Amino acid sequence: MNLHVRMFTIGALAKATGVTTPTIRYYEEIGLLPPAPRTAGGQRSYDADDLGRLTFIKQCRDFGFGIDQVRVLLDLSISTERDCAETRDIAQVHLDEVRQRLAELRLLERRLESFVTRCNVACAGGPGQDCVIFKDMAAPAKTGCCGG
Amino acid sequence: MNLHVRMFTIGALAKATGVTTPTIRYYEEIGLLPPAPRTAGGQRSYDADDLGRLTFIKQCRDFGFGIDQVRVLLDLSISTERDCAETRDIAQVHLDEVRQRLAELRLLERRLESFVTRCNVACAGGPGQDCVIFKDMAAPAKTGCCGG
DNA sequence: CGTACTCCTTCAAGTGACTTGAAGTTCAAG
DNA sequence: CTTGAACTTCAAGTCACTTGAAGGAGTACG
Repeated sequence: MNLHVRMFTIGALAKATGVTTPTIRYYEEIGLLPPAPRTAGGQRSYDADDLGRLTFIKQCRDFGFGIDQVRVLLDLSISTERDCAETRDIAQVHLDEVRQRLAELRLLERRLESFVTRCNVACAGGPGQDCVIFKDMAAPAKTGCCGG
Repeated sequence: MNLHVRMFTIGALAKATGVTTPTIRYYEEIGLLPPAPRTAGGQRSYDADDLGRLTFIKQCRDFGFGIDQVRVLLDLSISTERDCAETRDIAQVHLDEVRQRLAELRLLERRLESFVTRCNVACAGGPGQDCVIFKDMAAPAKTGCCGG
């Protein structure tokens, strides 16, 4: 066994994971990462375990999980006693949210598309005041403005 | 002409537009709405112009435009001199962003879906540690994990 | 006229998940 | 030994509000 475990600086860890250095410090501050041991000069030093943990965190964040969800997932990922179904449930809830958001964005896309197209056709180059976009904006919300 | 223009309280304006009262005060504070005239008792009072302006702002926000974009759109919506094409360009840029976000979310949806499905098939009910979700999370990001 | 009740007022702080900036220290290379 | 990048802490800024506390205004009823 090698006593010289390979250690890296916060900058190296940042490069390896794609998480910025202030964000790594922030994760330590809020307890997502354990307090890093320090070199003689007071700089943080990290090992392979930290790399694994931060990689996991980064993946979760990229999947859109919130910090508190990441906390739970970290616990679950280590536990031998707790049930995998918990993890699946968290992912399922998140998936439902993503689908909800997708539906909203798809509607939004159609509405914006309709604006741009109609502006080009109906009032291109005219004074701002007369733009068709503003006709729609000034009236109270109608949900069915463009076949959504 | 009626000298008694119909005025409403901040609460009535809130109900009419769907914007909460603290948010209306916030909009005044940041200059999206002009400072409202006050009653003898110091309460804000609003008229039909305010209703129109706030309705416009609400619509823009629902379309996902940021506050600074709403500022520009408000200017354009009043201007007789500036070109409608400016408005269309702002909407087009926003539409591009929405489409970008849609693409990301669609990928995310497929990845989450794959997790949930595989977890159900491969490790349902097992210890958290062994869940297939964590196999994916622990390794550095591979973009092509599920045909995305 | 009193009182109960809702709605209004201001101001400060909290939210999420960081980012940015200032001022100073440590480390590796030349 | 000097240069310069990378590190340190702490505070404040970001976005678009939301929440809470403490107190005043407006209105309906008896």
